[in-house]
Amino acid sequence: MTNSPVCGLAPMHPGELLREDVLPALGRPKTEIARLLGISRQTLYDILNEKQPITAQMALRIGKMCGNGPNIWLNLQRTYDLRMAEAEIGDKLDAIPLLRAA
Amino acid sequence: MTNSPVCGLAPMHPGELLREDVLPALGRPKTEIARLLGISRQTLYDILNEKQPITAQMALRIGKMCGNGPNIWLNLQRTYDLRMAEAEIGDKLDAIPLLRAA
DNA sequence: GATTAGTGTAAGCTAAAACTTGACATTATT
DNA sequence: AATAATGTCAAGTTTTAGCTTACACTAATC
Repeated sequence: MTNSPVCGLAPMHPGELLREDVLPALGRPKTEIARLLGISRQTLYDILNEKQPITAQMALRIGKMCGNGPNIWLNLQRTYDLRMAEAEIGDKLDAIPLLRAA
Repeated sequence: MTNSPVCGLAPMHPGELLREDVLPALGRPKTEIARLLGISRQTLYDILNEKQPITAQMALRIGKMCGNGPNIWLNLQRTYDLRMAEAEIGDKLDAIPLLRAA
């Protein structure tokens, strides 16, 4: 499975994983986490509140700090993005035809 | 393998695949392709010239048109983004410590 | 051979996104 | 009591994704 969300149903924003599981496990003040990640405290909170996405840069940072690399975070973000994009342009998608090679 | 770039070495921008292989195989005028995708002609050219990324929305559109879904395109884009991000903040990454669970 | 359709690029615009700084009130720690 | 952490708000900056319009050129087509 290329893309395995932790829970099979509604795709989780990566901020949720960070907020609910990862940061608690690390047991350090969020202020310190932000400083160590090299990002602003506000940005960290925005991610935790699911208002900002995990970009490639963020994934590298968090992945480094947690030791599991960027991909888990980017996978979560991807399924989340796809879900959102589909909700936004789903109708326009229907209008796009399937083209066969000439 | 979660992320298999078509060529193992330098990661390819998805625009390259589209320009070199996919569009030629379809054998249709680019103007028509853009119209069918529901995007501006300029945006298509920007993607083909590797100046714009494949977003989730774009991946859905192109994936629909080609019949292989969004993931191939997002995979390519991801490896490309990671490569770029690493080049940009690689040094700052070194400063981020690995935190062990408490 | 004139007109229509496609190619490729450039310029400039808009709207949103991805951050930042700074401030504030509240709650823990020490 | 003083210091540090929490959580949120407001406002600013810079970059990005995508658009429109325009131009010069080449290919099809009537």
